[in-house]
Amino acid sequence: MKKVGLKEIAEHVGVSTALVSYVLNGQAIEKQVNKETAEKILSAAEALNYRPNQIAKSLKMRKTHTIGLVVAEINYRFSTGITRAIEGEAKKNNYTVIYGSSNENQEKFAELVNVFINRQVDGLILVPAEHSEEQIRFLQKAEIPFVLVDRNFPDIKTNYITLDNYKAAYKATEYLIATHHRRICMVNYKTTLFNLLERNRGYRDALKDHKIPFKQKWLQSINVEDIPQALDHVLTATDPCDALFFATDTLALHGLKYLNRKKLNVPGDVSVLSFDESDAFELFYTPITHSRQPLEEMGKQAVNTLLELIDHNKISKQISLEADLIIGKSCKES
Amino acid sequence: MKKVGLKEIAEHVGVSTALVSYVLNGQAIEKQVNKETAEKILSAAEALNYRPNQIAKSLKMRKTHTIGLVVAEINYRFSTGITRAIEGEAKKNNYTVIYGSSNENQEKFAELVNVFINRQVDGLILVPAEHSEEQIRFLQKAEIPFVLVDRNFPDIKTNYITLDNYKAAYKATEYLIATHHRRICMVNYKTTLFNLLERNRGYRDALKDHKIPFKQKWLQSINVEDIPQALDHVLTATDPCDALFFATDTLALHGLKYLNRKKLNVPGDVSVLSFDESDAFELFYTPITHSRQPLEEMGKQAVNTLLELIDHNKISKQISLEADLIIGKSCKES
DNA sequence: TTACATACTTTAAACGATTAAAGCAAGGGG
DNA sequence: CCCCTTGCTTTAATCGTTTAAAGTATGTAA
Repeated sequence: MKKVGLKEIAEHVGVSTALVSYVLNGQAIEKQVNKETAEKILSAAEALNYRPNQIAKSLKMRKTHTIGLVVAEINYRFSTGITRAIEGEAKKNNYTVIYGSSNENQEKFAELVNVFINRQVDGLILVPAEHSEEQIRFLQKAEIPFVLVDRNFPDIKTNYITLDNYKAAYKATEYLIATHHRRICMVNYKTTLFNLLERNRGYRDALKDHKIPFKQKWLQSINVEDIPQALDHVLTATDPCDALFFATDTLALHGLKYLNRKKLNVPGDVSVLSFDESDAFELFYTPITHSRQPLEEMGKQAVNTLLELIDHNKISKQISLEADLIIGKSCKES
Repeated sequence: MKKVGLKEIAEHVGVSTALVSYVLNGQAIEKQVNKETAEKILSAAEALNYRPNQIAKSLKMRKTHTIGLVVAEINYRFSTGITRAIEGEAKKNNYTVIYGSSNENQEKFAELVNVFINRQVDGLILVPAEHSEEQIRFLQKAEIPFVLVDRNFPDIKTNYITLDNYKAAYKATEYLIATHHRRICMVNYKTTLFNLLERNRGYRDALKDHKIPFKQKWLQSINVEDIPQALDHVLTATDPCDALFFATDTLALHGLKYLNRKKLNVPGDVSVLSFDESDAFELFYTPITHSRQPLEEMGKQAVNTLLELIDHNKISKQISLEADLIIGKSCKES
């Protein structure tokens, strides 16, 4: 089956490609194309099973109707959730999403961004990897439309959609305090990422505002493989923690696995609160109380902000969304 | 920052775009370009931060270096696994993957395939939705390179990579029999999909070969929301089943949730065996014995088969891979 | 009869790359 | 002095679209 393009249709009907293009783009009336001719063209296109070559169209129009999305790590629940939301919203607006995962690696992040730019995406939605400030600055200088999601760099002024991490963590901590926990441990990554550090700040401020003196060892800033030592440290002390606040679902997952292994009961032996929900929580014996990010909303806002940026240029949006605290049964309510 | 193309470099150096193109494509020697000129071109490209316009290149070369991937449902573990594998292998070969999910809907499947074709993907990797035979036949007639993964239609001769579902189910059932289970229930979707039906066939043949008379009610062909009734039916009978063989991880997940709700212990009250592993199994109190598909291998084979098809045309490959039975602790070994 | 509007349709130049083919200058052989 | 190489560079067509601008034919008014 040979390719059929405008030319083939034009020959078949006996007109020029221009006319075919007009008709097929719905400009038949505007361009005053003879009705019969228009009909002939339409039915020829149908009969020959014409498929416009989007590549040629993109080249001419300098518009690919494609968004590049870079997430931090495809395995995160956050990533699949936000991807889904973004794809849905993009599709509504007739955009395709091509995406890749940086695996939290700054170089891979830069590489993906470059690949997308070469493919002439109309804009980018990015969950930036740690230390990718330089790449972001480059995008600004190059005037490439982009919006950050989930993470932003406080000292670079960009468009972004994030969670109000401070508030979410504050509220979560407050909930633990209200349910009579007094020795609350926060388990977070050892990181420089602003959004994660904001969670620590929310946690600490909540303690402070409720007059609970903070102990340094309650704030565990670790890598995921160090969960066992960290939990041992805070759970077997003379004054063991009565609640574990995990700053991400991945940390919580590993934490819960460790608790299972140690046969520690949740919430009997220790209360657990998580940020976000992992699929894996579904079969844990107790529903995990967690702070839920509005992924749908984030994705929607991200796409819409980006499209505004692409179409009308030069807008500035910094959006903070609020998390919902979903009450499960993983915190003792005594 | 205005766009820099071949033209800008050419002007900057004072040569024609042809020369620039040659040098930038590593044909400097072949085309006997003056060494100094070549160097000037290269450094100009660097200095101006030249990025080739892949769209223009694709149009000219009639090659996009893009693969279209359609999965059945983004939420399946199988889908994320195979996507990951395919992306990895594609990247190794300098291909980009654009993908979409049909959500098991035949029309959405066809639509996605069309979008990809319009975008001039070089080939397709497809997990076909139920009843999409027509679309597959169309692709064959149009001579568009594609390979099916996971699912194939026995009466259409295509290239495909699947699991040997019959054998996997046979072996799994045999394991249950070997561990002294005699009333084994198979829970599968109500479907016409060949690969899923093969699992039933494997199950039944294993029973037959071990002289266990099959009872109709042991084979539950249902929709996922009917799990509760189905399990009630087979577990509360006068002669309740001693093992549940779930044909997919999704079914198993819902089954386990139901067992949790009913406070039925695994494997104390009933043994459980699953096809594939859901992330959610991680926090179940007992590791689930399951048949594991070699996703990495499938993805790799799919990409390589497709690339052969794209490059050398006209090959025919039907590949069946074997599953591994991963022994957990969800089957009583008495 | 001329002029001009109306109703269509075609021409041809883009978009940014690739690449066969042609062009040009210098040097060597006869 | 003419012709042919060799070494290097440019010209121009092409990929499949879009779209201003120009073209043509017919009808109508002055």
